[in-house]
Amino acid sequence: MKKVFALVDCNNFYASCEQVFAPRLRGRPIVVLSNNDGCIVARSKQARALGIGMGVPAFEAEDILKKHHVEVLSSNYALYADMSGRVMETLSTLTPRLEIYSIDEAFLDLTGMTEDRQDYGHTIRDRVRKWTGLEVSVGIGRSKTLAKVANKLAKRSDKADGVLDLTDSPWLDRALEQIAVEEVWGIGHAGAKALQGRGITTARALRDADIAWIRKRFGVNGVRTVYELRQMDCYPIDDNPPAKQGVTVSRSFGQAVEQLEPLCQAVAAFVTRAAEKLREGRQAAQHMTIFVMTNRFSRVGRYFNSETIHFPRATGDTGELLGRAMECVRRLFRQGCRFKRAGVILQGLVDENKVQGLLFDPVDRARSGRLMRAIDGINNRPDLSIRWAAQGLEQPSWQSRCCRRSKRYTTCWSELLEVS
DNA sequence: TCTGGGGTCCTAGGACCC
DNA sequence: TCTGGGGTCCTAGGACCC
Repeated sequence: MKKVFALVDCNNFYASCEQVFAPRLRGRPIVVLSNNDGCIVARSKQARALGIGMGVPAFEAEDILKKHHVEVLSSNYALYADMSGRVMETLSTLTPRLEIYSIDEAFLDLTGMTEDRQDYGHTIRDRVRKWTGLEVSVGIGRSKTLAKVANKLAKRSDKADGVLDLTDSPWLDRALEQIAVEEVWGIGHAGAKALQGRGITTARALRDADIAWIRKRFGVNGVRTVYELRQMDCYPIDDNPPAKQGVTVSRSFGQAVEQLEPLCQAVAAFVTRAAEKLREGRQAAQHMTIFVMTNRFSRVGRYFNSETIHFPRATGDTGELLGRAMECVRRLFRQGCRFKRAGVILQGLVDENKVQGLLFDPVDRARSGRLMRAIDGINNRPDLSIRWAAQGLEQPSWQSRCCRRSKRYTTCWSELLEVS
């Protein structure tokens, strides 16, 4: 049977989450900044209309933000993650096969559906709006790539009213002509340049491109993208995502760090968080990479270094990871460097119940497992938390900037929305 | 002065094996 | 002077996604 895919995507997701809980922000130009208040990562419709770019450093946009009294917010991932969960839960009531593709997007398998697809798209929109307060757009097509195309056009056209079905549509050629080649899912900056050099500037031209040349220049993924534009689905719905291959935690510092002590504390905080994420996925890691770096945009005094530890037995024990991580930081530290960022990468992840044991293991693994469960249990309670001494006790000097963050309305009892 | 963070997959090349 | 063929595994780097 020929497949049908829908892509449901939240409009201006981070900005919209903020507007749901702050009515005074609705209808206004607002932007949300990345971690450390660095770049603009989300814009409301009104901010977009002012010509404020995506991914632009906040300091570069300062003039335009001030001039138009744009509301500027730090990112609030606790809020966005919770709102994302609500959207996905809502969608799961509308389809048996749902692939959560990103924080604000999901693919739905509509193959074999007898209902009118356009109507169904509106049902999705109405229910998500009613249950979460968020607006979504729905694009429908014979492949994921075409569902993406349809979704883009659904957002762009007022007439579509947020839903566009390109399945067997007589307008498909016209639709593909309206999508620039760099907007096609899977075509990045480098690929777009090469295609444009060959005169391929629209999705339609890409669909009709010579497949042998595509194979040579872009490999198998390029071929898949072209086939998908030709209505042959190459990427199935994956509603049972495979286990993670790696866990990364890294942050830019609010202020440069020049001493060993705060650098150790920062890395300790990142390792602690990474280990928590690891255990949330019931996994253990075989390798750990610690990296430290100075400002990557600075011309002078640049330094990047990293070190990788291989564990003889995969571990998810925060204490064990921390001990080795602190040794790394001491070796990586350089006097006189202004560190701006550091992080940890855990790789070689395995199911925590299928870890290859050691014949002579110096660590009591059962005891370590009980300790981690106890710590995680305590930290999952809203009123309690315990931390590792390596993270330090004082307010950290390296903490990322986020002075304009809204409240965690949906995940923190002390920050509930107040109505007067 | 100020410039995010977390992922996945593919490919080429080297090391090593018989 | 001549110097095979086929395979696996690992890693680094690039490209892409949101």
